[in-house]
Amino acid sequence: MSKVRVRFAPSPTGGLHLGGVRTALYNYLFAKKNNGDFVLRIEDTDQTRYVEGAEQYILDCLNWCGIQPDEGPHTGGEYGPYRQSERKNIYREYAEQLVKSGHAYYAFDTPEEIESLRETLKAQGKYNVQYDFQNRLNMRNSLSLPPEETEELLKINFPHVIRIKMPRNEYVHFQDMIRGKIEMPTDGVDDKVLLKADGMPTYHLAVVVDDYLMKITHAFRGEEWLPSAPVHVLLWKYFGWEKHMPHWAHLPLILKPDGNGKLSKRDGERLGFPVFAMEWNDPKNGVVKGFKELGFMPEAFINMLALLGWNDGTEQEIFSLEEMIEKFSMDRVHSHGAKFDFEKAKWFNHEWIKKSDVERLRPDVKKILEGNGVSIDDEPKLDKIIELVKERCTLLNDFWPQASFFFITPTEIDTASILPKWNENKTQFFVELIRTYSLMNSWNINDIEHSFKELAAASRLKSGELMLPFRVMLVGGKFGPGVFDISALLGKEETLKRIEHTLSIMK
RNA sequence: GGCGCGUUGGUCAAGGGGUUAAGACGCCUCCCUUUCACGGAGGAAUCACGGGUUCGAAUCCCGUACGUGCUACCA
Repeated sequence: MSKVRVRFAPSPTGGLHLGGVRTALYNYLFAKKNNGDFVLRIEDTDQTRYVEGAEQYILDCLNWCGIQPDEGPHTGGEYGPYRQSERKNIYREYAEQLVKSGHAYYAFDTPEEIESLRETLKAQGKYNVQYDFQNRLNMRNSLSLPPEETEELLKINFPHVIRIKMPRNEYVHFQDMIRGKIEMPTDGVDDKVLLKADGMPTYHLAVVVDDYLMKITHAFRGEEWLPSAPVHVLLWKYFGWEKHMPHWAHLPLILKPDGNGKLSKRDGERLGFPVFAMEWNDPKNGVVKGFKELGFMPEAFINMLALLGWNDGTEQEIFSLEEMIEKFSMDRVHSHGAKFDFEKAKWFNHEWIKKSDVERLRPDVKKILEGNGVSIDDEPKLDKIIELVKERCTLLNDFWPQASFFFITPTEIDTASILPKWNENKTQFFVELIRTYSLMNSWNINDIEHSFKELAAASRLKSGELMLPFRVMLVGGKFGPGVFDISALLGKEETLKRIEHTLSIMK
């Protein structure tokens, strides 16, 4: 059994969306589970769609997700180059080999001619508007033209493509690791272009040539490739590489939450959630935020993604990368698409924040605070704050609204929520509280709480009724961890300052 | 239109001939907490529909409906 080798082969045409990352992830999990190699191959054969920076961006995303390729354009490896544009010269000979063996042919039709073919067919009311066995002999190609003419056209370098000659009335069988046996009629597929007029291969030629040359053993890709799978299987056969053909698996699609269609790059804005892993700065359309910028932890992001279409059969939902590698298996991947649910995605993140320790969270939280103009000089204090606040944070970015009051004295005090039950006795209590606290020479949770309650009892007030006002004074609103925890961390001076401030505006 | 793939609560899903049809998210009620959150208890599907096969079907078969993908010199 040869070493397992899989590849993730994105086109550098824009941001990497959920489906793309999940495909990469499943490839990675499968490879690592089987001690195999995870190859990154850049499929940049369409120069018209090439987008500057997209390749580096893909790499950054994989890196953020923690699924680095073992081989690829930036990592190197013995099967390079890993960019198809840099492999341009190797495809032509393979395409020509197919022409020689009679499985492909030269086609000289101009785009206009093909367009008119379509029009004609449509006008005739034909349903299958394709370049295929039914009409290829009416077109300009090496099958319909006399050999000399083909020769001549090739000699003068007349623009041409090489098309596969799809067999008529045959069935292609292959095994899909998710769907089992698949049988598809060849008639439904047109004579796909293999080599374009510009000399670049299309996906169809490039995948099989590269998968063969790169010794790929398992080919996992989106379900949208299923209809053209017969082309690929046939190609493996025509090249005589059948025994090396990879095992296929066609991954289910990730669908829009509101039905109709697979999740696309545009849905993010429309529905108010990100579809990209990381912020993508599109040269044309501007900046689009990603899961990372929204405050997702990569651990949660890939965990959520993996569970969208796979589970290990138990009730477990939270998995680390290592656990997923251990538990992953392709036959537990679903054969049907799943609607993306942003609420559930956030739940995964919340779970990860709760289970992460301070060491893991500290750098991220620090960055967020610094991004809001707060510099951290007291790390032990920061750690306590993180511990106190993390279960209230669904996204990492929530650390700011949840903890900012520890660093910045709140300017907006939600007095409206305490005013209705406010009275002179309470004012008196807090005036007394200031005096009591001023005299304390230790400042810890127990003492703060004890003094508070003692004074409340002495004032014949319920301490419960006083805690909300106290909280609002310290925090600015009705949220946050225990009041006494907050006060202890804030320090005596700051606590007194905040009580005084609120008292002054309550007058 | 053709061809392919799919269909268990609003969503993600377990379950693959005999189960009270797991669990999670979200929602609702309650408890805990005189904040928010966490945590805890509880509530709501008869498995798209119609036919078979079978003593027995969510589970097997066939149709229909619906969804979704492909139908480019894009991937």
